[in-house]
Amino acid sequence: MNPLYKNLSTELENINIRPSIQRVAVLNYLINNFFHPTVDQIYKDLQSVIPTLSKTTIYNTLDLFVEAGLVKILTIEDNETRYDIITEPHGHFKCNECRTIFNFTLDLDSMESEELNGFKVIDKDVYFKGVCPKCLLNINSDFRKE
Amino acid sequence: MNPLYKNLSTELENINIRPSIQRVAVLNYLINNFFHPTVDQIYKDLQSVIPTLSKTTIYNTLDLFVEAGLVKILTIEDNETRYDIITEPHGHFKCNECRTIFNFTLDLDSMESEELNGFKVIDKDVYFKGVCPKCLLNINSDFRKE
DNA sequence: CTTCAATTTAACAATCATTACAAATACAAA
DNA sequence: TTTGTATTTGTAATGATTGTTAAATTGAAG
Repeated sequence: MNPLYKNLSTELENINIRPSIQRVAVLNYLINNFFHPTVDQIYKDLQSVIPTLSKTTIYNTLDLFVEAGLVKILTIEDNETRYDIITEPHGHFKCNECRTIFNFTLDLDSMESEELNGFKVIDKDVYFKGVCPKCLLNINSDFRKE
Repeated sequence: MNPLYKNLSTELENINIRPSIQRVAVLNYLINNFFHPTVDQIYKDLQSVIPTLSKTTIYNTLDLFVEAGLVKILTIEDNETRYDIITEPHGHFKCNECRTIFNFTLDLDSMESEELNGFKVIDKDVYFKGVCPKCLLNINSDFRKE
């Protein structure tokens, strides 16, 4: 077995998730693809690795990972659920043009409000939207052409 | 015509939206219901006012309002789109128990990151999740019963 | 290596929110 | 009133997600 996969296997075993081929593949995919993929992207890309793969399995696996606190659901856009391997807290920026989601570091701990005294805050999400540098260039050059 | 509705009509006319009965009703609903309703909630509540109302109209109207910058889509949860009348910038807290969404004031302008130099930031959203004071009480009393 | 029970996967059907579309209606200008 | 345009409605289509169930796989025990 690929030594990288071996590590992922033990990582899953440590949190009491049986390391099936599918689960290890999804975990490996998430670790190596920082672009916050949708279920469909994961499904399509992993089909070349596991031809019999079912979409339901992706959903089941991701649910399991979310439950275990390994993965976080991003709801930055209303029509597509995206998944994020949990590392340090960070903010997300989504480009309205190319739809890429970028991470950026942000001190979430310092974000507080007196109005939330008495509330138990479990989770904090910061979503920015706009246009990334690459697409800004394209938009400007399109404009020049007109 | 109700003088309140009259005001809403002119407000819509000012931004070049023809003030149909349905549109004014939706706007009125959003202004008087701060709980960030789903399409379904708006639809069900307004049926008593406009019996022939269609859900498509709610969608069309909200799309129009979003386009006009009157309303903002909240994507705090992945399976339900919620709508927010735009006032001053604020954060949102969603209670995982009762699913209510609370506003809280937050200085979004000061939230910046050097990593986003070169990015054009158009929109900022801050979503907190957890348990609201009321539900915290219920959870504690449930615990005592066991 | 076999057997058995439990877990996991895969395929398909069902659901639900949203969108697309066409016909009916309302509205404004002439 | 008539005509043309915008709006609403009802229904059908779409697409992501969930539910169900049987088959496949796994792991443990003998």
